[in-house]
Amino acid sequence: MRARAEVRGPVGRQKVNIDRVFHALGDPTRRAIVERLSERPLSVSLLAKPLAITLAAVVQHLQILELSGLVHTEKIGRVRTCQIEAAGFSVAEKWISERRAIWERRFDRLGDLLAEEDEK
Amino acid sequence: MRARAEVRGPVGRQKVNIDRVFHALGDPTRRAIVERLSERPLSVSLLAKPLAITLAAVVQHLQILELSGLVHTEKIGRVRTCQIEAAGFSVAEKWISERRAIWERRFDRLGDLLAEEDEK
DNA sequence: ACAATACTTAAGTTTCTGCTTGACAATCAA
DNA sequence: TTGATTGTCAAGCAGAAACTTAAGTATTGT
Repeated sequence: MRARAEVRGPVGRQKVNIDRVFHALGDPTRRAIVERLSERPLSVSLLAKPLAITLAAVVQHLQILELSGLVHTEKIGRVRTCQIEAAGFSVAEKWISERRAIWERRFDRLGDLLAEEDEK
Repeated sequence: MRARAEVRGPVGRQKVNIDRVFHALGDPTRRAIVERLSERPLSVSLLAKPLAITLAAVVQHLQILELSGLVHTEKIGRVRTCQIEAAGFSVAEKWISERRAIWERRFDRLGDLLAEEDEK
């Protein structure tokens, strides 16, 4: 019988959440995984190959990445294929650009107040 | 005698580094600090006031934020004033947008291959 | 059917983090 | 000078995080 695609577990796709996204990106191994996946989708074992950790550890990282909405995976037959998902990235980008917007707006309002202070 | 501005320690401004930036942003308390600082510069104790942790803990977070290049601080007299620094943000934004560029380019190359697959 | 492949899961270990406490230093105000 | 304010530093601790090992399941190739 032809194996059918299956999305992980009873949970399905998790709602994206800032805490989870930044926590996920906080680990260098997970960022390395994301970097590879942005080049092309990969199976779990291919992902694991260049990493100096066990397959089990990679699987654990993938669970975190998936819950954070940075990666989507689906298992077909015995191989789980992983790929980048936009949602997590959007959340991170949005948070950063919002902060930037706020302090740049403030900068504009004040002009170069610090310089004036120094010259006094 | 008039107190003079002093940049923290013998280290001075640290070179910005992706690991440090994302690690710093990985903690929710530190993000909260960054959020407040993007509104306005604040002293350490003002920063600590709404947080349910000790001043000492806040100082520790600030050290991490400063080493990561997300925050700049300087002490004048007995009060250390903290403000957002652009460098750390740029590094984070750059990393994210580079990933996005890579997988969006790939998406373009492939067209809607998945859809074709499904229709087969 | 049998072996190999590709994960999955649980449990245990080690290392790292975030936080607290407590003692201390420097600055400012009265 | 004295006391209050503002921050600094070091030690220690509990819980979280990242790994490992070991055993198990499902799928596929021969």
